[in-house]
Amino acid sequence: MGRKAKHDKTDWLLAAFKTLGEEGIDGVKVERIAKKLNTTKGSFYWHFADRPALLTQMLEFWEQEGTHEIINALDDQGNSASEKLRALARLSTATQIHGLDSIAVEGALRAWAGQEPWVGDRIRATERARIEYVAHLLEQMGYDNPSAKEIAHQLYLMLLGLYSIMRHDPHPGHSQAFIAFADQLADKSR
Amino acid sequence: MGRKAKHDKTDWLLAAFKTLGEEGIDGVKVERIAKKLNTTKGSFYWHFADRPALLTQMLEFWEQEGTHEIINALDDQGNSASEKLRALARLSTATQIHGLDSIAVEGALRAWAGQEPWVGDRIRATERARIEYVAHLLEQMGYDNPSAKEIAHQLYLMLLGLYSIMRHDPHPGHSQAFIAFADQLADKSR
DNA sequence: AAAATACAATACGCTAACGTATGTTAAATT
DNA sequence: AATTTAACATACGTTAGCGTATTGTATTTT
Repeated sequence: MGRKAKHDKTDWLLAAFKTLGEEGIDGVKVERIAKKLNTTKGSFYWHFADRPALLTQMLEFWEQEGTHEIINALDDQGNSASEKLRALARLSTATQIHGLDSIAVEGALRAWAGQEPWVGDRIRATERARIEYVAHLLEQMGYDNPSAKEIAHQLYLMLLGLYSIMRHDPHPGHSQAFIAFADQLADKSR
Repeated sequence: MGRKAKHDKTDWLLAAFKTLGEEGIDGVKVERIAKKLNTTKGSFYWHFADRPALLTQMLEFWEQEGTHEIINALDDQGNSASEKLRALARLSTATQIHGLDSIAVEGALRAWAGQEPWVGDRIRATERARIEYVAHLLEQMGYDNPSAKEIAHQLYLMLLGLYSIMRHDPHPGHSQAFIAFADQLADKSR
């Protein structure tokens, strides 16, 4: 009861994410994305109420697909905590979600969070959960609290730094340093 | 041969940096900064050719005042390498340059670098120099290369992560984790 | 086949920001 | 005192992007 759609919501969301990764949140303009999709604003305003609606739904999309997918993937395989940590370090620096470069997206997301408070508020929650998860892993590996919490913080800060720098300096040495740090932690606990 | 100036270049640069830290590079609009300074575009276009000129000069300003000031400050005092490292960690998380919150500025600068390639290119050079400097410190402290280089990378990534997260989550625990890491490195070499 | 529905294109008005051109004023110079 | 000039103000034209309203077209459904 209509015609075959050229695009659906997800198309718009993914195109928006691709642009976000490449150009930051300021590239995410309705008409520019429309051009990338070979269509017009007319389509956009069919699928979304307005630009804020797109931005909000991007965050919702990322919160689900981004974080939980990885954590679930790790928990499903019956690995030891230290094996999970190793895998986590590699996944978080190389994963592609729906064909998107996750490093670029995560980096641009933080940059965005720094500009608009409501974005920062949402991301903060996810961030805390991620740090908690790593702290938990470390405890299972024998690190005692509070040191587990501190190390989890350090590891996560390094990851964020990686997201930040890789956008303008995609040097493999950066990721390697991060992975080496995670591996060292895993080694120490056998 | 003129009248007394309400504002000079530096006023504009500092106001631009303040805005950069608070709102990101997108807040740095000519007319908006003019309002903050209680003046008009007329003044701006007297001191600068155009907006790109302002942005370029911001980077030049930061490259000089930002990095070299800190390194010189550390080198001038005749401290040991490990003392320098401790001081560096504290300075880089608390310094105010000309009354600006350096964490916010550095964070926004990286975000900006991720959006505009020419900015990334410039920042990359400074970034490499900083990492080199830390690696050097670590070598003086007895860490042998390549491990010194890797640790320097890790430390710097953590700092960038700190810049990134502190803009939307100004939790002191973040800085503490970073400082603790630096202090541990210093402890190990006595 | 007609009508309804789903989706897209086009045209319009509005605002923020850029940059230019020109007007205005206070201090320095003569 | 008159003039020049450094510094700012104001008015204007232009563009990009938002959002609305209207119109267009391919499928389904009846």
